[in-house]
Amino acid sequence: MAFDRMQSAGYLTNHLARLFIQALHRRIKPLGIVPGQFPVLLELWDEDGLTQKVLVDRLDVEQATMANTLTRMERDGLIRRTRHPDDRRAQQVWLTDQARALREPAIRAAMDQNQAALAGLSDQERETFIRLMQRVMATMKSTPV
Amino acid sequence: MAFDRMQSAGYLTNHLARLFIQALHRRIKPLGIVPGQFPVLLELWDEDGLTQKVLVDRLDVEQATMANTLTRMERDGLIRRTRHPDDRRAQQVWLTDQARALREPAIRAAMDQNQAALAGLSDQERETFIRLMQRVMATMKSTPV
DNA sequence: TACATAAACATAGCTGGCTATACAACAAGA
DNA sequence: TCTTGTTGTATAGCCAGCTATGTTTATGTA
Repeated sequence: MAFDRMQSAGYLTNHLARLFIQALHRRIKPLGIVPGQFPVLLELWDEDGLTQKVLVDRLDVEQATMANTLTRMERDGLIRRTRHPDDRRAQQVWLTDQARALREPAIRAAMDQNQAALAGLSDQERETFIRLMQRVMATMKSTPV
Repeated sequence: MAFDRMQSAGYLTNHLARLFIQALHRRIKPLGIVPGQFPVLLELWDEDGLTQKVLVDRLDVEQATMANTLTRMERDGLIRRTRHPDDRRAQQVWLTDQARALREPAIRAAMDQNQAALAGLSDQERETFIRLMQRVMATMKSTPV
């Protein structure tokens, strides 16, 4: 039974993800942020004061992962956390001025990285690539196991 | 400046990789192996007794990552390590009988998972998807920074 | 109202990436 | 031969994902 890594969607996806993360890491390091914080920042730049629960739901990571990421972001001065006024179990997450100021350069870095990665593809191919990934993702999320 | 995660190649790739790893993890857990061990096993099933250095070169992970993975694999009874006869710095990595026996079911699990993930695509689309990933990977590896 | 269940978050401990650094063995020259 | 640089591994420490479990607060029902 033959199995060629380079023909395996799973292997290629994983390898690609590592390359993306490394490249993004280099680009945003000067801003004082790391790749795992990026999706959280994107959500909060769009709508500040979300709860941890909402972030977990929107970003599709486990609650424990989010809790740890938020702890590091607070340590790094990117967010503050306050008790939710209507539910003392919950917390609201607020960006600091420092984090708000990073929006433009951080998004530019991510866009530049996407651009660089897809530089070898035509516009048509880029769109195909994105759509295929979206469809595979939908399949994997909908499949029960 | 708008940035839509679901249109970002980097975000989609990372998210897809997580879904693949989780799904593969569930499938191979009964075999007593975990996703990070899979590429190492693939190489050794094909050619036993490789050195750590060769594994690092072929699988494109950092040496420290490989060293830790091999330590866990030895702990789990999947490999043994011996000193290389011609170079006492180097080590050769050998599969145990247990690991050799996992070849068929493990490869079947990975193939089944790829199949399931791509179930929503036509044959043509699957091939396109794989080729596009290979090309993006080549671009990212060749780019100096 | 009391109690059981559910929900929001934190924490412990694991895998698997990474960088940086240390160390021992090898190789090549002076 | 000695010295110096290189190579192969190991280790420390970080980030970011995961499962499992604990704790506190809400909620719903007998």
